Amino acid sequence: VPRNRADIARDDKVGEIVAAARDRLVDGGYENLSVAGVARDLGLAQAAVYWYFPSKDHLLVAAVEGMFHDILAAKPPKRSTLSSVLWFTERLSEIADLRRAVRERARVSQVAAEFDRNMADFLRVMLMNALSDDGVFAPEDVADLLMALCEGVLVLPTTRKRKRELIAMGVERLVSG
Amino acid sequence: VPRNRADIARDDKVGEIVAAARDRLVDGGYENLSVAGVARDLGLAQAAVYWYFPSKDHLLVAAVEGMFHDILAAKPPKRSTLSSVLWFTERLSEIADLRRAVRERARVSQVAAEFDRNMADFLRVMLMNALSDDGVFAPEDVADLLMALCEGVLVLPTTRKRKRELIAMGVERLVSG
DNA sequence: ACCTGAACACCGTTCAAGT
DNA sequence: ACCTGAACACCGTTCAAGT
Repeated sequence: VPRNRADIARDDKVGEIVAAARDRLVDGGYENLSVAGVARDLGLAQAAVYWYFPSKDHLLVAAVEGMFHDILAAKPPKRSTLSSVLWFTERLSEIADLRRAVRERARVSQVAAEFDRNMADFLRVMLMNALSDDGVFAPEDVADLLMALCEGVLVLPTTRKRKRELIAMGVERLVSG
Repeated sequence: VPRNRADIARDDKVGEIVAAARDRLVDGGYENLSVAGVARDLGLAQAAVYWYFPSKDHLLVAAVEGMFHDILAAKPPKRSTLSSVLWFTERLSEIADLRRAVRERARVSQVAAEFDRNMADFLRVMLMNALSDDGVFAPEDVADLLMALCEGVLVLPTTRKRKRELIAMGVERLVSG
């Protein structure tokens, strides 16, 4: 929460940098994100970025965090349980590449590791809420199984149509009355 | 298949380079793999590696391919269907990090993308064979669902014990008579 | 407090030149 | 055929120095 003009100006600058980072992630993914590149885009010296972000990983996390919340801001059209899970999987697939990059960095980076866990926890809560909105009592077991189903299907080398089929079959078998 | 002495010598050299790359992957993962580092380990000039591998991605694929086959060479102890799937998931988790790295590179690299698909196809066949050895008739749907279950559970931020529980419940619900 | 310039220690890849 | 040396164009990070 910014208190004075200095803090507000700082947040603006942080916002600019994160926006530039997001632009680079949107076209080109993680391997297109570089501190040097972001600085270039903003007409800054390379070292200037480090005044606001202590490392490239901190910048990565900030950028992905923004995209993550934007993507999941919309509410599911809650009709059937199946449609909720399909919607959820669709959102998941939009950020799958960036989540993979974050997880890759999590092997080495503290911030990335923590953010990776936070994303997973958040997604789990989202899925459970979607289910309870559908009137489905979802114990933790079912929630975890559905979560695994969504994540796992995304990773398979198949068509989107086939993935939807698998989700449908999985939901039918995993969600008991 | 080597034909003459020159080809054999070449394969030996390729083997040395791949072995050095594997060593680096084993401790440190993908971010510890560098063409420069491998060359240093072998006392070669950096450019020498490029006589055998046209790019870092080709070297990565060769190294991971070796580890992949070594890990999956052992046969499952085939008792129950559940134990087969648990065994399969255990193997999967051993190469999960490297598969993630390969998939990350697949976004840009031709060889990495092709190898990533080959791994997935191979794993799918392995799982189906394990199931049929157990006397379980596994139609493609069940195989894909189990595959997704294994991959998805690996990605969840839980303990190994909990993962095994989820696999057990998933197998019970997904494998119908 | 914010930013620059320059350096450091790395990369992947290419290429002329050697044997 | 195989390898070296050197270059090119990049990195992430640090730090003294400026305002």
